[in-house]
Amino acid sequence: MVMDFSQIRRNEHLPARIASQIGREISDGRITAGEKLPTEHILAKTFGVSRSVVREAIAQLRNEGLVETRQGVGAFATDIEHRHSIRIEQGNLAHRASFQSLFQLRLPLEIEAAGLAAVNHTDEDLVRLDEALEQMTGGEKWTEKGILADLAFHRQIAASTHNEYFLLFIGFIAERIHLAINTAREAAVLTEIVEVTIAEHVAIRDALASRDPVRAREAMRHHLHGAASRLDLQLEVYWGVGRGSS
Amino acid sequence: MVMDFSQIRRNEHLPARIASQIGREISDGRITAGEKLPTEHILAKTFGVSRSVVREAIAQLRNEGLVETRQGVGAFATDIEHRHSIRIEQGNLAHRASFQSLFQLRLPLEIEAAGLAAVNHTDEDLVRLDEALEQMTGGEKWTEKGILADLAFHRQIAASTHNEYFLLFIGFIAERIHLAINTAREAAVLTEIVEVTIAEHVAIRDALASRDPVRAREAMRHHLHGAASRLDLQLEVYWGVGRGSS
DNA sequence: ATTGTACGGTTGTCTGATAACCTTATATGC
DNA sequence: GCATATAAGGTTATCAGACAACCGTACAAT
Repeated sequence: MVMDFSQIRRNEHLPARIASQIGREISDGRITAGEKLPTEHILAKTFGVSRSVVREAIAQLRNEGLVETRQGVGAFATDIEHRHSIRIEQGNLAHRASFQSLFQLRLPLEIEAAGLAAVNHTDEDLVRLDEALEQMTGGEKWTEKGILADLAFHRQIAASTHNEYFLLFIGFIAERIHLAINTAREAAVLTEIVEVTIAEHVAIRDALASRDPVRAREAMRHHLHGAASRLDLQLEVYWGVGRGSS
Repeated sequence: MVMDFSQIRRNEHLPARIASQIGREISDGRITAGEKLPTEHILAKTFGVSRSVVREAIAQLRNEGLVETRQGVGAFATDIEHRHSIRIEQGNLAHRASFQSLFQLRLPLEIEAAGLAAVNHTDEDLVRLDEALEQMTGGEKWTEKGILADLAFHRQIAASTHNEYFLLFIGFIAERIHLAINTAREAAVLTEIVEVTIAEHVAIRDALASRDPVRAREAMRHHLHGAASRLDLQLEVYWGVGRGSS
């Protein structure tokens, strides 16, 4: 029997709070692109903290690409298109619409990756793929470990493209999606359909091994659409018949 | 007083270099996941900088999700798959192979986006698309402004999907690619083929307006492959004939 | 065995100072 | 008059040292 003290609001990292506050000023347009921010001294006075905290906050914004600093001049808000990092707040994915959108983005990426992997994979890639499959089939079926194995499977396919960016982006997106599913904990119904999932994975693996990109793409598409419907997602669908993207 | 040049060369942004150095220690596995980093004092001594710089470096790693810090305890390396932001160093794209890889990632994303935009765009989206087109055709042909208009065109297509993540990712990738092209400055030859590019853009726009996702996908694919060959890129190609991804 | 407490270590924040750098204005030389 | 050199002031970058907040552990007290 545990009391729920989860609503206690911990003191949460001063610089982060100030950074998000300044960031909101920029996002909401109260500070337009190219405009100079107040000096660190003034910001420190304004927020009632020391300059160190302000500096750390600005450093965070700089890392996210929202501002640029020039020594001896000041800090400037940059254009949104200018930022050199992508970040997704996990909280956003709690909304179903946002979750669907990310899943829809995942579709073309993974399908294309399957096609590329069919062409580019090495024998070693296949071995690793089989290892991930084994971890799913053997032992605990859909525990934490099974989910990790599922993630590893998709990551390994991305890696088999031998295109660093496919691995980077797919790994990132798949991780976010799996995390969102995990926190939502609708996993209760998932235990019974794990067999289907495994079968679909095997189909993808076999298509890869045969070095048939069309079959690999089709298998991945089938798998993802199956996963989507299992999650009760309604994805944009059009019944076009087009060639593969390459 | 001791002269000591064996430490860190201070040409540009000290914390960033130290952050990447520590980050490499983690990525290369010299510091395994969950392991505790040296204390800030020790790190400061090790790198020959002040604690402020080390703190800023660790703050950066924390933003990238590579480490977690607990007050009174220390900083700990986290799992790689745990990071909640994607970043691409612009320097990487100077290598042709890396540039090609990113362009290849762009293909399925933009093609899918064209198909979705054909279905989901509003009248207002079309107006904005035409504005971007006008900026390309009118006035200066392939100056800085023309390139920006090209970027705006592709961003507007992504926006027309009304899927926030397509806009986020495509905008990010297209920006990186355009920046890399810009710095490479092979733009000399581009002036003469701008007419072709504009024609391809118009074709995409018309396909969108007709709300025909298949035609839109095909037009985008044709455009991107044309752009790739103009940049002398050799993309992975397989002649599969598959259905659209949705 | 549980609770209370003191202690050392670590990160978080503050304060003040110095160095490096940029912009602008002024002075200087031609 | 004009271009260049120099000085001045402001801003960020870095440094140094201190204290506060917090954690884990060891040990004493009950």
